[in-house]
Amino acid sequence: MIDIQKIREDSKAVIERYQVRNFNASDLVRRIKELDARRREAQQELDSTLADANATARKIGELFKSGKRDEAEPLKEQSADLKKRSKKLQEEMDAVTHELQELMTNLPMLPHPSVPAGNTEEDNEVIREEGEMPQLPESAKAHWELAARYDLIDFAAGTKVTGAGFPVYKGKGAVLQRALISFFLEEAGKAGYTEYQPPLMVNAESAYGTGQLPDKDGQMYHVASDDLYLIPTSEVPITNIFRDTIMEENELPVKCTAYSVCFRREAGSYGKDVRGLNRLHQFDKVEIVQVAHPDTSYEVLDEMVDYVAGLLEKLELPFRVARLCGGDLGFASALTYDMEVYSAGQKRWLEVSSISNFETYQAQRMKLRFRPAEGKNRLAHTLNGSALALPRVMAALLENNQTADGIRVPAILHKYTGFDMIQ
RNA sequence: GGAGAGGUGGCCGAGUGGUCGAAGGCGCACGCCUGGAAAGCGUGUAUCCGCCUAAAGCGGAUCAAGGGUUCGAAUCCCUUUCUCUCCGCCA
Repeated sequence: MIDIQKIREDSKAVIERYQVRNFNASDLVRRIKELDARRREAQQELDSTLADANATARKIGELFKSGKRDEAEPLKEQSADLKKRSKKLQEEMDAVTHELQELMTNLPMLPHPSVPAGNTEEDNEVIREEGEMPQLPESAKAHWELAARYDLIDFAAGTKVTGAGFPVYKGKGAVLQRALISFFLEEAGKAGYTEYQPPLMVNAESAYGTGQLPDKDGQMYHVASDDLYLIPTSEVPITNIFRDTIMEENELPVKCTAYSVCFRREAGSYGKDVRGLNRLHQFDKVEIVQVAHPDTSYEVLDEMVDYVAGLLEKLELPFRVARLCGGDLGFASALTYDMEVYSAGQKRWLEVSSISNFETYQAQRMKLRFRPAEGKNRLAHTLNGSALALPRVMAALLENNQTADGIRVPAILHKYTGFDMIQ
């Protein structure tokens, strides 16, 4: 949710900025402005009515105490009237507030000035490209073929046991997966992130706090009997740890990392994009989350991008970093960098990380604030990124390192896997 | 799942119808004291909204949440929810 103050101050600028997202906010903003004005009017009226009622009640109390009960009788009537009126005003105000709130949640985060305009992926701005592209023969295989050949992943078994999109990792495939998790967590620890193991299900308040609800309702698995949601990413439970808190300024930034299984319904996905490990309903991910001071949150964002780039370098994977254009930007994000690795068997770029600064979007919803040295409490900024999502990293590792003798395991992982070749 | 107890400020804890946003203590901050520290003394110490862009000031709301009784509710009633204890079940 954006700060309504921005709309009060300069609604034109707000509407203009939204155009980067191709989001026409003019009607919405106009109605918000109206409602906001009405709300404040209503509150003033309500407050003064309540003030009268309070004063009257106090007077009655005094009269009772001094034994002048009969004098209190007319005041009682007056008080009853005031009560009736304030009740009505309260209802009006609640209605307006509720509507205003609802409209506000329909506004996406304001994009950062550096966000390029545009509609689709095509308009994303590649700002960095690193690593050596693997030179493979024409006969190079996609990871699902390699997985079958070396018995690393049993897609059919997963389909039988659960359904499509729930792969079964096996043997060295399972070990490699575990090795990657250990590697990512250990690196995050070295970089100052505190490791967490969060719940894999969250309640509706948490899903609302990070913005999964109400916007992306259909994307999460919902356990109806207990009204809980399977997490689509550990961002949700981790960030919500800080919901409804006021931190001390010197506690910022808070750096958290967590490994978790992630569940996504991916309703509507189909086709070649979903082959193999490319898109799953259940996958593993190590996430990094930071709660940052608003004055330095973009430095934090850069730091996170550099950190993830470092991981990819260590894994010897060629990658590129793209700044998402307005049309591709998530609802809650002010600025997002996507990290993609080149997967040589499929000859395509695979997104393995998405690193975003949500500024106050989540903080506003979850009332995550801090106490500055001077002045009023301020909303913190929240950021997060994958570091990294496992399946596509796995896909790229398998594809890029295939040789006639088997699949080579990058040196950095040897101490976690205990083997250096998959044969 | 069954039985009982209870949710008050950063924490502990008092408060059973009026002047209670709430005693007292702890913690924390600042000041005094000290060679320095501890102790001691003093002062301050919740959040949100509005008047007002801000400070001061004023008004409103908040004692788990929602509703009710009453002129007036932290206090009485109802519902929901959470926590704790005992029993049952169980990784």
